[in-house]
Amino acid sequence: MRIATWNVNSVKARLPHLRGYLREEAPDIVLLQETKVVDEAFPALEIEELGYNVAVHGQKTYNGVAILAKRPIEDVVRGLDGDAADGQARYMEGTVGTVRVASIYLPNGNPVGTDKFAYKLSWMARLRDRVKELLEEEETCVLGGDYNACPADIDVYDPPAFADDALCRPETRNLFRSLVFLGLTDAVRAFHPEPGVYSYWDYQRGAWPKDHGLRIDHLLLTPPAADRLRAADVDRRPRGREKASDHTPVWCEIEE
DNA sequence: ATGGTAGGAAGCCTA
Repeated sequence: MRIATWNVNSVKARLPHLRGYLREEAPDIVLLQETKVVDEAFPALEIEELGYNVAVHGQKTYNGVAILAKRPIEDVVRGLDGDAADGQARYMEGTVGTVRVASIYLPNGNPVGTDKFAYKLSWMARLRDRVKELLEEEETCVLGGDYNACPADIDVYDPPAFADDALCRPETRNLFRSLVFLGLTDAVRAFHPEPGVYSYWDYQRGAWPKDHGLRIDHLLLTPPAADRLRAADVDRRPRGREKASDHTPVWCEIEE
């Protein structure tokens, strides 16, 4: 089965592109981020008519995640434990067949030195706590999303320019590494160790035509899922279209 | 050249 993750930067603005992607690529599961819509206003019918089930966790204006799947989505959990006061819609889980998936929109954290950066780091620690539980349960789990973290300099078109950015700071990379070192496999990295495998290009300064990208969208797999991993890659095509999201889909193939 | 663009909201914030 193929599982994709895509930060669509508004599901309403991207609905024609999203529908085209579902029709042409037809992944079994799609994890969405930055849907930017309350649950009641999510365009569920337009997606269901293409043969997908829909589970959503949204809010007004900002954030918002969703899971789309051809098969039923069961045992949906919304939100991340560890901070009862956190009202931002950035995390959800669901089970599709034998695979538990999570759709993750990790805080950006810029500018560094503000409460936004502190929120990012504490959010990453909460995610790590949740991943520990999933590993202890020996779940076949695919954690996909916009991690707002470049794991290494090879994931950045201009490392010196991003040295002090929240996406590349040592604190961010240390927490990302501590997450992966629990025993997760970075699916795209496993198949593409080379530099320049980007998933995001800024709207500004002609970043896309100049290939000034970052790799910040990831699929992290628990060992039972990694055992079944057969392929993974970035699909650059959607980023090149008119009215594109600034992110492009990342996918992996898991043996049934 | 401390800029630039996109989206949603509402006359700015987030990215």
